[in-house]
Amino acid sequence: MENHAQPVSQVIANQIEQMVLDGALKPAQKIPSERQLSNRLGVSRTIVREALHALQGRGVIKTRHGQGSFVARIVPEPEDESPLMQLFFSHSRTLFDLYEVREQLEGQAAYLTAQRGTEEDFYRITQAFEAMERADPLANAELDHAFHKAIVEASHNAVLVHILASLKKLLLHSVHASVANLSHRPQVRQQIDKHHRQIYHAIINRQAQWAQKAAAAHVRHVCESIREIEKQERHIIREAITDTAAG
Amino acid sequence: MENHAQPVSQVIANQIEQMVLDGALKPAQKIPSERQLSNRLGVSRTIVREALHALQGRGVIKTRHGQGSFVARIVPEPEDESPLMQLFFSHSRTLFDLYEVREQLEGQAAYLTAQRGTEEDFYRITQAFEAMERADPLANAELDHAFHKAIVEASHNAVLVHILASLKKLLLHSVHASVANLSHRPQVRQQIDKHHRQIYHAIINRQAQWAQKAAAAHVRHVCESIREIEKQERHIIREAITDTAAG
DNA sequence: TCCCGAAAACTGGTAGGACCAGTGATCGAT
DNA sequence: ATCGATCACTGGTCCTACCAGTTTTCGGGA
Repeated sequence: MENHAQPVSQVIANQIEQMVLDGALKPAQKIPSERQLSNRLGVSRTIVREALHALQGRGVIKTRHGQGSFVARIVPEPEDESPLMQLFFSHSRTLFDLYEVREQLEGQAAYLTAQRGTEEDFYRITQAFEAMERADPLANAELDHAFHKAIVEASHNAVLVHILASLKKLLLHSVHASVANLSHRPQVRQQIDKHHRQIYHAIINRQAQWAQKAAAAHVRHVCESIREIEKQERHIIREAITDTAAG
Repeated sequence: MENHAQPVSQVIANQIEQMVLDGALKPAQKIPSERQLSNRLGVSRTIVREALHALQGRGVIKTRHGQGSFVARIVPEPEDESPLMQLFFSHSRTLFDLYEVREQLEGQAAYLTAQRGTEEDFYRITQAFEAMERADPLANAELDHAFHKAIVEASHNAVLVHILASLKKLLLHSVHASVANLSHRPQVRQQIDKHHRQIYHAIINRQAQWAQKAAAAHVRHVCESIREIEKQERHIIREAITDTAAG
């Protein structure tokens, strides 16, 4: 006995929206193509498209021609090289502000994960962690991201997941934060690895307080390292200029 | 030379929404049928339907099978905040996730303010605090708002200010009723006032850790009070229903 | 004449096929 | 190994047909 009280397209839209709210669909994640959904759900592509348009109207998803549909970000799309972004990051001050906020939220994510993470969550985190440990030498930034992402997503707080995803995207867009630079400095890299191990073990041992502190300390350390590097660069530039002036 | 930068369905949706905002289409007014629009606009009915679904998602129109589509929204609504954020606020399940994040951020704001607040900042905070204390009886939500705002802005972290401003703005719109209710419960109100005093004194004495804990505890308390009220309301409703059934 | 009920003429909802238009990966030639 | 064309994806648009509600119409019976 199918209740045709509301159209199928609305049912589908609500279902998908619920999945986003529950965190089953992560921010910026690609959702199946219209034709795939059409097949799996046993409805026409027309209906799927109408559902997706409704979600688009609600701001839940973002559709790009030729690419697919993606879960929307909680902060409005940065718009490539928008003047706002330029302004935002022209002052490295706001970059550090971002890091300050991130420090707090990463800490909380670690705390919550240590508290409520399931065995499945821990399995995923362990995999990410071990992959990172194995590939240590070149220190792929991807793996670093994956590790933190696994932790955040295990916090079971959809809002936290969305906000941190947005923050990270903002940080990536910033020209300053070339994390690549960090990895090339041995002592910094070593400290980062140590932090990662601390965070990991605190979480799987469900030591929430510890996990929080370790995660916060980690972000703070990264931020301060960047600050340090910037200072050094400024110094080098100044020296170069004075050299030129002297010569 | 039509730029196909954005899909036709979106163009149509925006056009119709604009007409509603301009007042060309009045609330509850019936808009032309899909087939009529299809003919007049020179596009397929499919496209018209997709546009209408988008508008439906935005809450601009309401469609009834066999009757047509009607303008729904009376309030133009600026829509300046992240739509996804609004969604998180509208579902009570994720509302608590939101509070969890806010707890952390308010805590950090208090911490930073206690640490780096200037005398001017403290003056503003003091004014807000004393105004709130004086006007205690009716417990105006505005003053509460102003007090927290003063603290956050004194944190000297632009990102934090921005995020918390967005959160609070949405909070005012969503659980406005609940907040009003909170003030009317003596013991809750008393606890809130106590928290405010703790936060205030910790900040002006530059006890950052304390300020952080007090602010976080404050938000957590508010959140749990709302949770409690919701539970009570559910209980009342259930009783009413069983009463009806019994009668 | 008036009233009722069936039919017709609307309304939106669903289906499936065909094709266009971007995007990205694949693979072949250089 | 590099570059470029091709191909297999993605969403965007159109069409045609049909189903399912709602309203109007209109004809036959009282």
